[in-house]
Amino acid sequence: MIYNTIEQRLRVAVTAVLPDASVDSVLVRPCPEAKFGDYQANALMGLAKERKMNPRQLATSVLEKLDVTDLCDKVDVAGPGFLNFRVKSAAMAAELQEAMAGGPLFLMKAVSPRTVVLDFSSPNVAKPMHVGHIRSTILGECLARAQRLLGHHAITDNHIGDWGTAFGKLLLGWKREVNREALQRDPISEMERIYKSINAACDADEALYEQARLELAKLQAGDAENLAIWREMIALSEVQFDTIYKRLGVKFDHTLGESFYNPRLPEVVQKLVAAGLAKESDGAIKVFFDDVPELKEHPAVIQKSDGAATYTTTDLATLEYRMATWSPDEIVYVTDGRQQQHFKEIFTTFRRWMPDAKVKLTHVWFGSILGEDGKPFKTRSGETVKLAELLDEAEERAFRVVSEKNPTASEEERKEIARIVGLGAVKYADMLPNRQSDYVFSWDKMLAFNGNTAPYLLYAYTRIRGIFRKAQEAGQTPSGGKLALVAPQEIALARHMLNFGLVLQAVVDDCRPNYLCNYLYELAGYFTGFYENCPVLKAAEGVERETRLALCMLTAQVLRQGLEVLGIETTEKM
RNA sequence: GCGCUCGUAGCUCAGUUGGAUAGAGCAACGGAUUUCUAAUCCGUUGGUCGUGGGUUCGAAUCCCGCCGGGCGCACCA
Repeated sequence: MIYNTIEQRLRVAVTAVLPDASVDSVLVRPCPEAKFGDYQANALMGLAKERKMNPRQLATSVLEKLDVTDLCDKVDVAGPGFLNFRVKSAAMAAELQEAMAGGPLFLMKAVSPRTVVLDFSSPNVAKPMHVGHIRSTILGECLARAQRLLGHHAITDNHIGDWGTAFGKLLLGWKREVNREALQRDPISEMERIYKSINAACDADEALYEQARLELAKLQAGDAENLAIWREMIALSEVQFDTIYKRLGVKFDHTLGESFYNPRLPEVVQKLVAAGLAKESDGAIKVFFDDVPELKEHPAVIQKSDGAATYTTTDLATLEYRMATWSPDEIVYVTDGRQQQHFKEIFTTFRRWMPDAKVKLTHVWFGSILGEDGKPFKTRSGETVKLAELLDEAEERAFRVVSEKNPTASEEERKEIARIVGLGAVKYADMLPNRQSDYVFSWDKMLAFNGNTAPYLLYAYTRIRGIFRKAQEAGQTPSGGKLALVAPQEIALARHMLNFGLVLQAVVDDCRPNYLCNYLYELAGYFTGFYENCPVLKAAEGVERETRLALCMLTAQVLRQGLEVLGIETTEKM
């Protein structure tokens, strides 16, 4: 480990005077209130409990031996046994100076990088992407970006739904009623129309349903005509996926859909049976979970009585493939919370199947998006909201606001600002709530300039950039000279910036981008306090101006970097 | 019925996993502008953290009961 942040150096210092404590067990974190100090070690409480010591006494004895005079003005024992560190402003200034000189932006790159596979988005072929895909897509992309920024190896894999029983109906419907003109004009809508039509027809007519099953069987047996139609449906869908991902700034390293694993499924079933993990029951093959209370009543079917596999089988095959191909340290699945039970089954089965595998399996689940009425988010006519249309509306609404606030800018410029603000607003609104809670989708809230929103943060960024445009005109650019933090607003801003890496680490550890959202909002708040009280170009000169220019520059960098992790672009002007 | 999950200010929500006096935004009211971009800022009002017990130095957070939402319980994915 390389300890290059203040908080890390404090951890090392405290650990050094604690016999047989590891650095990992001594957490130092930002103080809850600035008036107490800058950093706080409160893990001593836990250690005291383990050792049956009085926590205040332990803290006092640590303090007696502790040598942090190079970093701190003073260290206090407070409350029931916290150690509060007041960091020297010179030590903070030194950190800023290092970052100004091109050092890492208040974060540590991982010394031993982990390989993390992220499975997210997973849209279905022949169907439009809708709001239901946005959280998975945006959360997954953000987690991948955060992992990479911290130096880890993130592998993104889009497990698209390109196989399964729906294709029997789709093939039958396609053969009966495909409209080539409509298909050319808007392939997704035409395929959606076909599916809805044939689905209704199958519900009404048992014989048709049987025909659909035959079409599926033919596809699975490798029938040339059905394969060709199936491939065409995939190709048409991929055009849609690519368009949306490009708009959202999302990239996948791999797109290995369900069909990719199809040839492996019989073998997976065989292996599970051979290992004694699955057994025949009512003509099907199932995995039982008698020792897992919440799964006891629900064995997982891995082969239906008609011989076909299920998505449980596919997911197990996928897991096996990912282990063999990438040997990841962790696999993260980003899906709706309604699939919790499914993933519990998958993970439980996998652990029995490969008990020696050290991989961490994480189901990162999220809640639903609700309309203003508190019910699942739908259009006025009750349809699911299509993602492409949602993004269009975001840009249109942002364009109206940009045009109102900034009527003199060219239409082209306003369009570009509206694109960044509109898409940013949607993404930010999606990542701001705790992912496990449902949230109410509100255009007015996400596009507001007050409060914790993307437009607010983007505006804060443009204000800083405005200072630099002025500074450049006046020939006042940062020279890399010595810095000194004096005003309380300068110190508060600097202190908060130093915590950027800690927050990113928390985002990665808990898979919660909302920590980063709140951090950036607070950063903007501290910057505002600084901006209102500390003139940069007007009154300041010498070291004072140099320091303030550096604070502006670094705040802008952290804001831009943080927004980039969230998948949000920045703009120079609004 | 079983399981998962949630209940925090009038509204929408944070609360980094057990830490100090529970925080924002909106709404309401009162202020600040010939600006470093007012798409801004400052202030005031507002809470028995659903409820009753328990665990301990310490609970919104952990455990148990109850009340009330949401979701899941297919040989669909």
